[in-house]
Amino acid sequence: MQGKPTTIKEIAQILGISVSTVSRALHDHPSIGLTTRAKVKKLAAELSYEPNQTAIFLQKGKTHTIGVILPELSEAFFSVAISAIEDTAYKKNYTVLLAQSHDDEVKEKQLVEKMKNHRVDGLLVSVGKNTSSYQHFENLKKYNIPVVYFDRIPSIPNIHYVACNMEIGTIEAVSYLLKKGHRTIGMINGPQTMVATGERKEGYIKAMTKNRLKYDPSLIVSCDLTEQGTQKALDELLNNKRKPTAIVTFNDYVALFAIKYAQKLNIKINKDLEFVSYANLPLINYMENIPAASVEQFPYLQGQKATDILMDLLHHQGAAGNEPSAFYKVIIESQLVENKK
Amino acid sequence: MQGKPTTIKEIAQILGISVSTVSRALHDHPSIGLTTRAKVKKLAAELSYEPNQTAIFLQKGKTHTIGVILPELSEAFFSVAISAIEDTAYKKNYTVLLAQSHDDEVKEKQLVEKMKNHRVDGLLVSVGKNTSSYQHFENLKKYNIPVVYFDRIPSIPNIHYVACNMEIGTIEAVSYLLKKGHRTIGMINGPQTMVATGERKEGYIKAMTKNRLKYDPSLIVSCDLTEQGTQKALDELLNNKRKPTAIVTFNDYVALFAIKYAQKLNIKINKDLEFVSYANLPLINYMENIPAASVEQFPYLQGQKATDILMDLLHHQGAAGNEPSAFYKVIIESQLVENKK
DNA sequence: GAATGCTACGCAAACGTTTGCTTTAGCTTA
DNA sequence: TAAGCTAAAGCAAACGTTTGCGTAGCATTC
Repeated sequence: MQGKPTTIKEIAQILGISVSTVSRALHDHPSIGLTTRAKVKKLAAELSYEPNQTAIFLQKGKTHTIGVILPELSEAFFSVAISAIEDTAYKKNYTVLLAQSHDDEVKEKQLVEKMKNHRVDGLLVSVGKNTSSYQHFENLKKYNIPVVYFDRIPSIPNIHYVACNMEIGTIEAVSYLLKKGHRTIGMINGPQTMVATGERKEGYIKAMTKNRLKYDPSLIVSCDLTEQGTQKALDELLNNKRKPTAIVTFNDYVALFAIKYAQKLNIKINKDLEFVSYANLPLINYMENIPAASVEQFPYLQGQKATDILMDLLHHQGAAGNEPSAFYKVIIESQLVENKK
Repeated sequence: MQGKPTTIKEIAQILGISVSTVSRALHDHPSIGLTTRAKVKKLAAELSYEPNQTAIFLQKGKTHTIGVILPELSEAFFSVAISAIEDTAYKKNYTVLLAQSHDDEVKEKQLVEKMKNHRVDGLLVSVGKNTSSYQHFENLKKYNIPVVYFDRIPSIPNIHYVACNMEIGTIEAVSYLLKKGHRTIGMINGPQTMVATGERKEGYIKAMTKNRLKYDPSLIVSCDLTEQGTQKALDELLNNKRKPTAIVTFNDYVALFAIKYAQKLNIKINKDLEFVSYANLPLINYMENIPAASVEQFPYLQGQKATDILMDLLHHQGAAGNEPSAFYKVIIESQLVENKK
């Protein structure tokens, strides 16, 4: 009962039949008689036989495993996403091989190699923020390993991805503030390099023009997302000749830094100065002074969709070797949610 | 260049030598001539040969993969722990197979099966809070799959584990409050069923007696860790005939619920009522009113140590089949850290 | 009564490696 | 010159499955 697991071979030997019969019996193959089938199953159960997946993997050339590479496991957004990925993969009987790049391009490349060696059936990727070349991912096409990008997606053609469009959410956010009577709305935006920064800016401008208001560039300041950077950005906005009565911040972290700092300046949150933010982190639930609303980016949904797409790719790529002519490009519209306290 | 990956066989055929020679050449086996070795390596590089791990797994009976089962990936504590596990495993060239139980004992059992079928070399587990039987884990011993438990460990003998001892941290926490002049210290503890609840209580009592103070049982109330439960618990403490001036809460979440509620009651945090808590979540950094100090439980360290132990077990279990006579029982002492704002 | 069909099963190759043992050739040594 | 040695390489089994094909045995058909 201890030591090595039972094999199909042993069952065959004990029963005096061939391995192929045992294999087929266990899979309910029609060409196996009912009595033999029963005998095999009975013995298999007694010996608590478990198929050796590694052998099956080798035989089938499929591992029923998907690789996931993302920047930072301990970040709230990604930990929720990976949770979704695992849940979804589990339902489809896939297993998740996990790795984090720590936003290091070199490590990211090594991880791709490793995933390839492990013969994962497919890959889910959120690229590191410093990654400049995507060749290491593109190489996987040669091996018929489909890649689905999510959230942090590369700006190259012919890829599958699911991402969140910040523009709509931003329009909603700004409109929300306008509806509440604000006329001077500031924005603490992210670094110019990020795609998401541009989307937020566009949304801001569109919301203003849609409401026939003039767009004042001095009301959008960028920030490096650190606590100091946020304070500097807030100072800049508060000293603007048109002092904003509401501020849209790049994400919840920035919002909380700003709120903390504003309180120190004796500003009444959501009275003197109202905040709207992105992400809608769970920590919001535990806090007193929080943004009035957040633009939700649906990490769980993103992870789920990305996994679904990968599954679909895996099951319908029948004819191998040929690049798909169509690509999944799923955009999840961000959405403003009011934060109830 | 596209389609199927290169195999050792193809290399052998092209070079007109045998597969075994190729295999050995690639591994720098001494009995292969320098010229052949060079030729093989050259061609392997040209064809960008990558060993098929699944074949190696089958052959060696080892997968160089460790399974990780934990309750909830999206919880801060576990996401940090898994991050540590991945980092540590990566350094030792192991890969991480990830799964979450959602605190569901049935799913936990299925996951163990799955891990076994995947032939993981070892398993890292933080058990679900509803798990009552540990047989599914113990069964793995038969298959020589070592299990290392961390953080949420079962109370059974003969297991390897790393956990955090709350008692010392609690003594520190209470002592810290005593030193600050508090004499009536309340505690919002967890459910009676949890081991951690007991440890906290013990620590509390020891700290009091050490300081020659009487232990008043009415100052410790238990709570189900929800927001409502926390409010009820706080009410109870505030209505106690000896009204506490400081409170130790079961974890940061409970602390934040309590703080939020206390503020609503117009209590000045850390003035009228001081808080000390456990966990030291990162979200603390973003907040205004936070516990004065927290008992750190070192999730990263726990994950790291657990992985190290598993690695050690994997490399030194030479003689198979025999249960180890010694068990790793690593206790990380929790430690009070003051929260600087 | 021979051809046909079907049922139930076995044989053996294949998946890509690793590795113990054997073989070959060339060389040294007595 | 024959025996012995060594270096270099090949053979084949093994890891545990799956699966195409072959083949018994038996019943059916005309």
